Amino acid sequence: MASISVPKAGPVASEGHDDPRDRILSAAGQEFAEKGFEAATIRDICTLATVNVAAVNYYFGDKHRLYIESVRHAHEERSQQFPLPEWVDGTAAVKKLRDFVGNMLQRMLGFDHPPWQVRLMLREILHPTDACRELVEDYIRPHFTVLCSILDELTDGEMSPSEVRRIGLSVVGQCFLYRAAGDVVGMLIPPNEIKNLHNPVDLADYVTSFCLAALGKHPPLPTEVLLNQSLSAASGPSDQDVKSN
Amino acid sequence: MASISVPKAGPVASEGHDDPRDRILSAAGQEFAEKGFEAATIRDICTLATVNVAAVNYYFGDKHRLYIESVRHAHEERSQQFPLPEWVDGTAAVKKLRDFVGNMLQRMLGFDHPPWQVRLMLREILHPTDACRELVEDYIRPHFTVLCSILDELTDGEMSPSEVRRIGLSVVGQCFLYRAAGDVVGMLIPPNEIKNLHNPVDLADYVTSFCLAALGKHPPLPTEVLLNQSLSAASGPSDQDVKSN
DNA sequence: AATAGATTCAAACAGGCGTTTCAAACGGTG
DNA sequence: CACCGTTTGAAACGCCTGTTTGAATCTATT
Repeated sequence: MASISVPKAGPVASEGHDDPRDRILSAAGQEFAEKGFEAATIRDICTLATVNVAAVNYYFGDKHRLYIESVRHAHEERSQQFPLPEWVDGTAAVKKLRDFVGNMLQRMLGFDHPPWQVRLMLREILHPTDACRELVEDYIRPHFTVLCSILDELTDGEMSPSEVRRIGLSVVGQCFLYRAAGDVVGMLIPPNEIKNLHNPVDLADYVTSFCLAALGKHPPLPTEVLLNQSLSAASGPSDQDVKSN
Repeated sequence: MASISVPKAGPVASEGHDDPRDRILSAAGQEFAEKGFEAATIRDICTLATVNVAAVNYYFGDKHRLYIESVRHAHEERSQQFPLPEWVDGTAAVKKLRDFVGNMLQRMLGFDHPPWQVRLMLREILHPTDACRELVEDYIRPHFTVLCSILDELTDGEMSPSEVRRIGLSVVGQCFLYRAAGDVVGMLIPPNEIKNLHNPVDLADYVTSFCLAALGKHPPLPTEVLLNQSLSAASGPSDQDVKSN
C-alpha cells in the first residue's frame, strides 16, 4: 500500500482561481469552518468545488492533509488581507494601540458576514490540531509581540515583560470574546445596542480607552464620545478600507 | 416505525450513581466534550459507560437527544458545584467584584485538570445548537446580570446600563480567553509565568484591579502584590475550597 | 412458583463515510 | 496523427456509523 507515487504537491499551474486545487482549498475551508473536520464530508466539499471526489486524493492525498492545507491557505490569505499597520517613527503609542486594536477587531469580526477564514482559524485556536503551532508562530505570536511592544512603549518601560504580556492578553481577551462567543453576546445584549456600541469601530475606541484608563494614561471610564474624536481624528492609517469578498 | 411506546423519560430510580442512565449521561458528556457531537460515537460512549449500545436508544431515543440531555446535565451539575457567592448586606462592591471574578475563573478554569463539563458548555457557546438558549438563560444570563449589578453599584449608578454591560463583557472577556484559547495562551507565555501569574487566584486579583483601575476606583496599573492583600484579606467568602472530582 | 413488565444483550440493518480503482478524456510534443 | 504524462470520471470497496430487532435476563408483585 502507498506504493503509488504521490501525485504532486504543486501541479503545473497553482495561481489561477479556476485551478481545481484552489477551488478545492476554498470549498474545503468553507466546509471545515462551518461544520468542523469530522462533520464536513469530502463529497460535499467536492460538490461545492465542482470536482470529482477523487480529486482530493489526487491533489492532497487524504482528508487530513487537505485540512492542514486549507488552514494554512486561509490564514495566509487572511493575514495579507489585513496586514499589521505600519507607523512612521514618532507615532504616539496611544495611536498605535488604537490602530492595533482596530486592526485586530476588523480582522476578527469582519464588517458584514465574517468570512470563513476566521471561523476556520478560530476552530484551530479552540481545539488545536497539527495545524495550530504553525498558526501561532506565523500569525498570532507576531501580532501579540507587536501589541506587547506598543504597551511597553506606552508605559515607558515601567512594567516587566510579564506584566506587559498580561495586559496584552486583557486587550486580546476583550476582542476575542466577540468573535468566539459572539452568538451568546448577541443573546445578552439588546439588538439595537449591538449596532450602536458593539461594532468594530466603537469597540476599538472603547477597548483602547478601557486599557488606557487602567494604565492611568487617560481619564477613568466612562468618557464616552470624547475619545472617539481624540483617538480617531489622529493622522495616519485608521480603520482599514473595506473590500469585502 | 416508532410505533413502539417511548421507553420512559425517567425510569424507576434516577438518583443512584450506578444508574445506567447516569452512567451514560456522564460518559456522553466526556466524549462529546472531548470530540464534539459528530466525532463522538455511541459505541465509545456505551463502552465507557459499560452499557450496551441499545441502551442509548432505550433511555434517550437517539444521539441528538442524548446530547441535549448531557449538556443540561453538565451545566446543572456544574452550577451547583460553584454557586454564585452570596454577600451580606453592606459588603463593599469592590469585594463583590473580586469574589465574582474569582468564582468565574474557578468555574471556568478549574484548579487542576478542567473537568469535561466546562469543555462541553464551551462547545455550545462557541457553536450554539438547540441546547444553547437554555444554557444562556439558566446559567449565563443570571451570572452576567449579577456582574452588571455589581459594576453598577461600584460606579454609583454613574453609567448607563449599556455602558455597564460593555464593562461587564470586558471582565468576562479577559477570563474567557484563558478558558477558550488556553492552549494558545500557553504557547505565547513562558511556562513558569503560567504558574506564577496565570492561575485562578492571581488572575482574579489582576482582572479585578485592571477593571477597578479603568474605572478610576483604584490606582493605575501596575500595582502588583499590594492589592493581593487589600482585596483577598477582606472578610467573607473568598476563593472557594477545592474538592476535585 | 408463576406472571408481567422493565431492562439488557448480541446481532444485524441500511446508509454514509473516506478512499481506491481503472478507464476515459485531455493537451502539449515528436 | 500518434504518443504519453496529466487530469478527470463513474463506480465500487471496506469500514464504521446510528439505529433497530427480538430474544434473553432480571426484578418485583401476586
